[in-house]
Formats: sequence, C-alpha cells, structure tokens
Amino acid sequence: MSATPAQTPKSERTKTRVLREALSLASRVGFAGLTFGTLAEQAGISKSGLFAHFQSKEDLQIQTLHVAENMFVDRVLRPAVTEPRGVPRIRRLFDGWMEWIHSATIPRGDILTAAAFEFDDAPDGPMRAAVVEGHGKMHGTIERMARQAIEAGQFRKKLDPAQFAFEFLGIVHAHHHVRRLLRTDLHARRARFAFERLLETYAL
Amino acid sequence: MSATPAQTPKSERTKTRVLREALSLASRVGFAGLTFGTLAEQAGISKSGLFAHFQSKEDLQIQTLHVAENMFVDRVLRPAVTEPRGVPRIRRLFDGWMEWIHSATIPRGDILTAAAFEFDDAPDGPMRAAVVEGHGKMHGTIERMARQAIEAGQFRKKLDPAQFAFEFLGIVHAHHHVRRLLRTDLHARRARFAFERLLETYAL
DNA sequence: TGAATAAGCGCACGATCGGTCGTAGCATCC
DNA sequence: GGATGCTACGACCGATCGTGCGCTTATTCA
Repeated sequence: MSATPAQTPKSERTKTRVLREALSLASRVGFAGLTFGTLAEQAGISKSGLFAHFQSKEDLQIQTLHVAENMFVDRVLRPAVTEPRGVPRIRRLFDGWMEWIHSATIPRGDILTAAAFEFDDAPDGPMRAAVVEGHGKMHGTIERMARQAIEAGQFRKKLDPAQFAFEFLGIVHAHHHVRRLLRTDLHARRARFAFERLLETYAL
Repeated sequence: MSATPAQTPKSERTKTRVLREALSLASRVGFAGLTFGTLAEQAGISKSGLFAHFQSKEDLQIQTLHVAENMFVDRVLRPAVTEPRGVPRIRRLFDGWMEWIHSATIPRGDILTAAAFEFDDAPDGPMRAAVVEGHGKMHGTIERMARQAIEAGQFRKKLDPAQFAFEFLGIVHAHHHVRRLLRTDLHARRARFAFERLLETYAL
C-alpha cells in the first residue's frame, strides 16, 4: 500500500482523469450536455463524488474549457509561432486550425468554436465570460499577426488588422458551422479558398 | 353570441395567437427554450391545451420556425427580388438581411441563423431536417443570384457561384455570431466591409 | 502508527422537462 | 336545435436536472 512513491496526491490524479473524461464527453454532447449524471457514469465515479472536485456545474464547465484551450495552444498556436512572423505564421495558424477542426468528431466539430456558439447567447455568467475572453485573446493574436505582416512588408499598409481578424475568424467559423450542419468535409475547400482570397486582397 | 360572422374557426385563431407568442418566446430564449410550460404561461393557455394544436415539442418548433421563415421571405427575400437581377438584387438581399438582424433583439439575434446554429449539431430529427432544408434553399437562392450576375456581365466568369454563396452566408453568420458574443452592433461595419470586398473581387 | 483530513458514496430534495389521460364544455355543422 | 366532435383543462407520470447532507472509508502527514 505504501508502495506509491508519495507523488501527486490522489485527489489530483482523480481530478485529472475526470477532466479528461469531461473533455471527451463535452466533445460529444457539448458543454450544456456535460451533466454531473452522465459524467459520473462515464468517469466511474458517483455524482456526489464529483462535488468534491467541482463546486458547481459552471465550475466543471470552465475547468473543462480550460483543458480544451490548453490543448489548442499546444496543438495549434504553439506550432504556428515557430514560423517566422507575418504571412507564414498566419498560414500555419490557419492550417493548424483546419487540422484541429478536422481531427474533431464531426457532429460537434472544434470544441472551442462550439463553446463560443453555445454560450454567445447565454445569460451572463462565468462560463460566458470565459468564452468571451477566449475569443478576445484569439482575435488579438490574429490582429497582432496581421500587424506583423504589414511591418514585414507582406501586407499593404491600408489593411485594418482588426478587420483581418474578423474575416479570418469568420472563415473558420463558417467552415465549422457548415461542417456541422451538413456533416461533410467538402467545405474545407471553400474555407481554404476564402482564406487565400483574403490573403491575396492584401498581399504585396 | 351568433354575432361572429362565421369566418375563421376559433381553433385557427387560437393557434395563430399561440404561434405568435411562440415566435416571440423563441426569439428571446431560443427554440430549445421554447417549452410547453413557458409557452402556456405566456400565451395564457394550459400546457395540455397546447397539445390540442401541437402533437409534440418538435411539431411546435417546426411550425414556429416556418412562421419565422415566412416572415423572412416577406421582409427580406421578396423586397430583394423586386430589384433587377444581378448585383443590385444581391446588394438588396444583403442590406435587407442586415436590417433583419439589426431589428432583432440583441441577445439572440436573427432567429433563423440562431436556429441554424442551435440545431447544426442536434441529432437527426424533423427540426434539424427543416433547418438544413432552409439553409439549402438560402444557399441555392444566393447561388442563383450570383449566376445571374455572371450572365449579366457584372461578375467574372471564373467565379464559382457556390463559393460565392458560401462566403456570403459566412459573412452574415460571422456578423450574427460576433454580435451575440460581444453584444454590440459595432461589427456591422466589418461585415459590410467584407461584403464589399467579396463583390469587388469578382466585379467586372 | 495514530489522528486529522478529505475523498467518495448513497440517498433524497425540489424543480422542470415532455407527455398522457379523463373529462367538461363550447363550437361546429347537419 | 340537437348530436357530435374538438378545444381546453387539471392532475399526474417518469425521467433528469443541479445540488445538499450525513456517513464511511481511504489517504495524508506529524
């Protein structure tokens, strides 16, 4: 029994495991469908046992969202930043994001975008605030990349970085939405085409 | 009592009234939030009384959706078709749609787009099918308009009408989403800008 | 090793969900 | 006008939701 080398406490290990299940569950049924009952069943723990780790449903949702965000940073954002500033970095971000979407199960798609769509009309609350903050950060990141592309002489000076960010996100979201609605990957082509047109408009 | 001039039967009048309330309710809380309980309360009718008019919740949702669709046709589509084919008609469609969005209460925005977002990841069912069909029709309409613009010599021949429809809808949806997320009308400008850029790319 | 702590469980709660049923009464049509 | 059929009602069902409580363990730390 004392064989366990006294490392991470059990509580933490359980929580990590539960959060992994929560992420998987939310990917399938959304954050609204992330209920204590179903999560308890999937994680092999009692409903009330979950309350030892999460004070409320909102708490559970937020922590799960942060797990997803960290994964996005690792798999999409970080790789993009290894590219040189400007257009290459923007391209890599778009490519990475498309892959990220593609790797997700079709019915729900990119879990972060799905969360944004799910909570954009929710009443005020911590979860909505977290989603809004995530959107703001992403918008800011893309804006910055556009600005760097201008500084690098790859984009025209007349380009408004905020406008670029709006359209970039719009393309990604439109793709996400159509993919969910029609349950097909055919529209990745259209999204890519729109993205290229966006770059071309401001190239040189 | 016999004063009523034997016109529309009472059943129909009640149903119309209830559907009007249902639309108003759905505009505030979404189609998922359109429950028999709350609708009964708002319409001043008993929950079970509603079942005389709607066999199921899905039935209620679909009928309410159709009311909204008809309204959209009257207020947006029909006015657009009064314009000459090609770019003017496309412009009018976009303008009308932006007004339609603007006229909606902010937290939920355009009820049709909201429905599309709400049911794009729902399990198969009549409501989802109705939403998909609505999207298909809209896509087809825009595609046709783009084709007509090509025929009229206003758009380049190399333009893919389906691509145009994808991007047109993408702009509208992106606007709808950001408006709900940030609860501001500031992004109408960005949407319009994106739309103009879309037209310019294929003009001549 | 033993005491303090916290993890996890079973049970139950009030609310709300979509939906059913039997019935009463009013509208409709012959 | 009178028989018929539909509208509308209230009561109720089983399921599920988020959440609280009290208890039994298992774990942590001195």
